[in-house]
Amino acid sequence: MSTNEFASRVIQWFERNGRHDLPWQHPATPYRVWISEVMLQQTQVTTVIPYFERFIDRFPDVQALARAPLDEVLSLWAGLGYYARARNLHRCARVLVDEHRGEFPASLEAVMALPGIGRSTAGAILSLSRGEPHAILDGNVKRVLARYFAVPGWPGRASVERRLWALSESVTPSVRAGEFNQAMMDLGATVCTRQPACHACPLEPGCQALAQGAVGDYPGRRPRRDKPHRQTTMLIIQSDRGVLLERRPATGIWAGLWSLPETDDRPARWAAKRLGLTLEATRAGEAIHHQFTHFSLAIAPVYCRVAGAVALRDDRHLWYNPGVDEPPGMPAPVQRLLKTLEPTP
DNA sequence: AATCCGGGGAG
DNA sequence: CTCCCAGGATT
Repeated sequence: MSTNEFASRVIQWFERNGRHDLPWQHPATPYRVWISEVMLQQTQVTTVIPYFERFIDRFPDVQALARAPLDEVLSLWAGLGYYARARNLHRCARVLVDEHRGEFPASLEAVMALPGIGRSTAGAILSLSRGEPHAILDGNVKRVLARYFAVPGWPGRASVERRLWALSESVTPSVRAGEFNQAMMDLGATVCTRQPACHACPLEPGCQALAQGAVGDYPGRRPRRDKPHRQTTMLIIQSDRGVLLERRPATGIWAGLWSLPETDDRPARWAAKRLGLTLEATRAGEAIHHQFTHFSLAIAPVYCRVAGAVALRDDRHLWYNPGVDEPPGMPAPVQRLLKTLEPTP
């Protein structure tokens, strides 16, 4: 099957069977495509859609995003994970406004130079919004290409990824590249899935993995490793003003988000030493478990109470009253822990 | 080149 | 439970 036929088949399939009603397709401006692409990095479409709607509603254009405080961006991002994406998004908006008149640059290289935008995202922005002929290589495209060309090995390995990039460039047409790229992603998301519907695939005739009877072997799996278990204690300290939150460091897990204080010390000692607060009562709660890609975390909550409306002078801490205050950006397990709390009168 | 970064959905 | 997902930055 020639390259031209490869693209023709994929685009023809797309016209009848592709997704044409995703929120970022109407209109598919560079700004909206950019936001959607970043949200879709390691997050699935159905999860992203409500986040995208809220985000665009609050930040309709790059100027609005650039003007906003980072904390507000993070709060709209909370729950999506990979919070460096939100920081980069915010930084990138400011670079675009300050150095590019609020517009995306014309060249692939210049777009790739922006914070949080790599080769695939840059190619997606320029092709999906402007129809420019750049290849992409996301998880869907990797799967389609690895199967069609029977590329062995785990795509996380540099040598395998290089091959896939070369193949993606070789099949990407110089006209209608935006439709082609959207079509490849749709094909990977709806047909060339873990249990693929090969009978419905426009590439069935030339697919090498299918010819081998080994579609399930492609792409190669990530090498296995065992997940370590970690454990921590979080303090749920309640006063008349609400629950005490602590801002996490700017780097590492949950960077910059508002979380619960963690300590291995006794809660009363920690509160006295760190905040000058006197705890009246403490009670251990039932642990919850949170799964990361590389480890699992058991969180043991300790419920504490302090008297009165206690002032905090430290800007790394705040009182948060669930159901009353606007929620700041909090990690998912913290949101889960606080969901059961009643608003403080 | 390998590792890190969150969370949810599917099987 | 395991695996995977519209990746990029960092080391």
